[in-house]
Amino acid sequence: MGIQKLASLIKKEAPESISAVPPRDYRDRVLAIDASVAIYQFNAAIPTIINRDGEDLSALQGMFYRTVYMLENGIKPVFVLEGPPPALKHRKGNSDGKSTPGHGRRDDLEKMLRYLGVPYIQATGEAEATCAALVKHCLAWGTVTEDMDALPFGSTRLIRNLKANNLGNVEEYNLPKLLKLLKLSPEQFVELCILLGCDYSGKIKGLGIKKALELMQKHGSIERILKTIKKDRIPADFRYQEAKQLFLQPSVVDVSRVQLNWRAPDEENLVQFLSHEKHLNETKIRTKLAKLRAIQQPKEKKTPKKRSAQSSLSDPNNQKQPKMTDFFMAKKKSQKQPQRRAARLTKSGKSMELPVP
DNA sequence: AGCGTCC
DNA sequence: TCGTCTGTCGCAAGACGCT
DNA sequence: TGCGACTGACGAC
Repeated sequence: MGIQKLASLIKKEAPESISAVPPRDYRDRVLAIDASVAIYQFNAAIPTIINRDGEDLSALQGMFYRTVYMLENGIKPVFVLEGPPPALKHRKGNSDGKSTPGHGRRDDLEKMLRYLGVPYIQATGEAEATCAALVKHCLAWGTVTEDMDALPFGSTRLIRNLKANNLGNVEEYNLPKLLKLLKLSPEQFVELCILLGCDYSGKIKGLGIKKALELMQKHGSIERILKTIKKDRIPADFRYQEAKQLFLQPSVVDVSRVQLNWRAPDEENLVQFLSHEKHLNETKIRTKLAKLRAIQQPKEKKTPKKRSAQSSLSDPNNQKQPKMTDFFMAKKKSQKQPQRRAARLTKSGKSMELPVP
């Protein structure tokens, strides 16, 4: 869901903020993956794969191949798992009670990621918000998602269309560039997104892409725009201030406690889990892993232990880079409690981090 | 590149 | 009158590997 | 299932 109209607005009004990037350009970069959107994508993709135990393997299989594809390209993915949504969120259909889709799958995904040597983070709220926080704090280069919400959450880069099968380029949305082209402040941009229609608030009918942008550029805030609009056009559930807060100060993981580590895949456990337990074809899994190993082997002699970030030099593609100032900052100092927990988890597989309220 | 299969 | 919003319809959607 | 393209409807100027 998210803000559907935002993508078309950008394509029409500020296409220069989108660039086509070959996946290889993300080599050695950390990308934050919104796991829930990806899982949903795989579940929605029709050919449902059912194993002999009646389990739907579409998402697990899809995530496996896509993740390996990223690793083959030298990308360092970190998966962000969705937390509980804000109370204000309008969801359609989904009443409380039963199926939290992907709940049983979540354990499977976590297990696979651990064996793959890929870190993941349990978000405290919307996954997009935590992805954006990682990017803002330079723990990740960009957010990989189809959900445009990552932009109003403040992810400086949003990467769409990153798929294993895709031989073409991905779409990279650059937030600073976008703001400049639209002539909006970050706050105004969030308000624009609310006008376009988000999950947290009702919407004023009759305001679409063109009008919303024009009004925001002219008046500078929703508050002032509302004065120019007849009251009967404003719906009762137009709670733009609350929505704004949810975008500007969302519940996110404490990034200073995040430690990201990547390790070589544990092939035997992967085969045990994916093939013997979940009944995915063993030959295919092994072939894929062997290919990945062949790619990784000659390159990296040692997996870098800490030091998650990126070398941001070079690259004529993105000459425009917001400040890389606060760079290492965050980590290094989290040595207390997370350490113990991280160590424990690392033993069995991968690193991760868990917040405490 | 197109198309059938994945379980 | 023109431009923009909104509703409806149709299709393709994920990835692999063999041909 | 949801999205993009096409169309009709509606409001702004």
